[in-house]
Amino acid sequence: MNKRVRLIDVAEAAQTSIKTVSRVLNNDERVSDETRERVQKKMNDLGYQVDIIARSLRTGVDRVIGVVVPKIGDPFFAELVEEVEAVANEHGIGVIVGSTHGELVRENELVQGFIQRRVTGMIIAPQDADYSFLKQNQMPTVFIDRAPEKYKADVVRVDDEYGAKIAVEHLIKNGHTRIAYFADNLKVKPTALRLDGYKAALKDAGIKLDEELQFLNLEADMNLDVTIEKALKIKNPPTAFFTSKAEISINIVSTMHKIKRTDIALVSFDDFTLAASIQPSITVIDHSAREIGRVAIKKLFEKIDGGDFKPQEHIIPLKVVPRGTGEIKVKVSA
Amino acid sequence: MNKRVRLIDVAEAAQTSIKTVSRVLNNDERVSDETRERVQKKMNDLGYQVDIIARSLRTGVDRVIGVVVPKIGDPFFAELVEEVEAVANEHGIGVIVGSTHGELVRENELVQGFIQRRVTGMIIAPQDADYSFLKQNQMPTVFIDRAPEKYKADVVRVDDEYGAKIAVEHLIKNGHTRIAYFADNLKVKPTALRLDGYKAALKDAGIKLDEELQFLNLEADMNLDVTIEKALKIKNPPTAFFTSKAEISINIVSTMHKIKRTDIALVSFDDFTLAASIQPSITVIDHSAREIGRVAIKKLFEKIDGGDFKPQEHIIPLKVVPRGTGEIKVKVSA
DNA sequence: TCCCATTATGACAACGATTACCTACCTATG
DNA sequence: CATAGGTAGGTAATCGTTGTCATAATGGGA
Repeated sequence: MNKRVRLIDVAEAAQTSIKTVSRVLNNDERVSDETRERVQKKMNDLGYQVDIIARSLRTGVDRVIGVVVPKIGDPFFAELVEEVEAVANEHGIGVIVGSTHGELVRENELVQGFIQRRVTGMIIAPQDADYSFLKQNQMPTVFIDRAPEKYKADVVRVDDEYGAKIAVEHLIKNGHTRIAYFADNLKVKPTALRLDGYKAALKDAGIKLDEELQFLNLEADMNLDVTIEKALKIKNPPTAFFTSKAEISINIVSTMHKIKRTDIALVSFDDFTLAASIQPSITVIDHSAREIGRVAIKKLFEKIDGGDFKPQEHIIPLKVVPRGTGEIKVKVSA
Repeated sequence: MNKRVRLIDVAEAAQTSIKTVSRVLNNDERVSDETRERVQKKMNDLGYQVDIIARSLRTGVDRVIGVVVPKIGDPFFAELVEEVEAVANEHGIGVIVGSTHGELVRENELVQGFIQRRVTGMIIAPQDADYSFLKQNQMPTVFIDRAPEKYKADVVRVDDEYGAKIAVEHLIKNGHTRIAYFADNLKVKPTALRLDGYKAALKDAGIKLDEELQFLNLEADMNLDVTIEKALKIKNPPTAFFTSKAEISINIVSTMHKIKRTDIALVSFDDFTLAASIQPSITVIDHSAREIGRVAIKKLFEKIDGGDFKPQEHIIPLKVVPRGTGEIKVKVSA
């Protein structure tokens, strides 16, 4: 294929040195207007393009930030990445993404790979708690969603326990006392915290905890028909559902519509497309991916060009977005 | 910060040459087991990690593929990227993404940036038609969604016209003759093709085209209340809607639920979450992001390691996924 | 015994940019 | 007139790895 045009090629053409061309490229003052113009013309003529890799090697950093998420196809993380990318772009920095799919090995590989690449910084939604392999201050890093253990770092997250608590309180306020909780994998810290919030709300209201109402460790893509059927068949059945995340909520909405049980109140931890539009519409705890992304990338840039700050935790405030399913046993017709 | 461990550091520790260490690193046969073991031990002890940038400079390629999409936050592209990433990952290759947000300048910057970075390959969903700036065969590239003009390249896309045609035919088969079309920006090629398909289906069925039923160049995030109201108020109102893409469909579903008009049939070009679950559920033309992604990355790797094939067009087959709203004026209760 | 082939290893250049340092040259000032 | 200081530009080292080519040691066959 066509050979690359290098600085030296431009230098020869412009009858000057490689260094002067480099100066022009980097907008160094120390070049006379005349020379600058001549060099620039030649650059255009030859179609010169910097070699980013060579530059990165010399300068010691690759102008890219590495983002690690469980699943880029998940709209939550996709939006988060979009926000990160938008801000990074303003700084002339690219974004390289990797999905762990919940595999710890993969997560480690990704992070190691970013280090090997000398990325400018990292944003990580960790599954794995143990980040002790990362040397403190080795690389500007911001964690999202949950903090790693054994490593001091900036974290941007929502207050999961509080969010779950106000969600359940919302239901209690609307007269519900039999509230079932549908959660994904409890090994994931935020999910565990949400369960705590659920319990706390019930306890505060003096409602006795009923293990029969807790459906834990569900898979997001699992068929919940049987689970839900079971839930609705217990002696004193629930009048409201609380779900730990969007995928589960969607799954449940789907099933409920199928079995024509739209009389159950539902509050979802995440918001999701159409949650507001469907009948009955779903009350959610607003959990903005974009805001988390925005704060995370902002913090990351502070670390990158501001030097080292001491690690902080940033809690994104949560609130209930009430939407019609708060009230008890309202039969809504579509 | 801590100095990086280099090949030469390992070489010194293992009392051998830098080249031998490099051989061990790259699993070169030409190293005695004894030496290999000694070197490997030192690598571990010192915590050696390759410098990917230096390697890329030397080898001439960065083991990363560049993906350009209009909007990574769009679930369609997010899923596509997830699929691409999964396959790339198997090859030990990373994914760097950029969103154009419909800006041609940004699109060009992204592509140029990837070239400057010597990426292994590119997957591009182009907005801009003119890719003449790319030298033929300069870089393994696969286009998705639409072909660029002035550049011969592999393209993976769906047959937009055909998809729209079968969508409308589905409605016609179910007795509809007044079918409104809601479309996004017609300057985008696929959208224009879908309009062609809509027209073709009506023509084939001998139904006269009515401009009053065409609502074109809508913005995805626009409030469609007024538009829909207008649509339903014309003298001979539509009994069915056909939409050009998921965002618009979602928007419409939202409005229809709000105004309690669930008697209108709706067929959507894209599938979307909950399309199957809501009442009435929405018939869609299946347009799998994942499949497009999978085919695109597969083709890309064929180009990368297979050498140069002549550019081909890959059309992903489309089909109607019928879901309850085909029949005319069925009032569905939730 | 000698020579060629094979194996294990090493020295050195190259990839394309930036950085540290050096050299002219010109001007201003005592 | 001599010297200091500023300006424009150049030379060579460097970043960490891999490719080319050379070399030493070993073994087998003639």
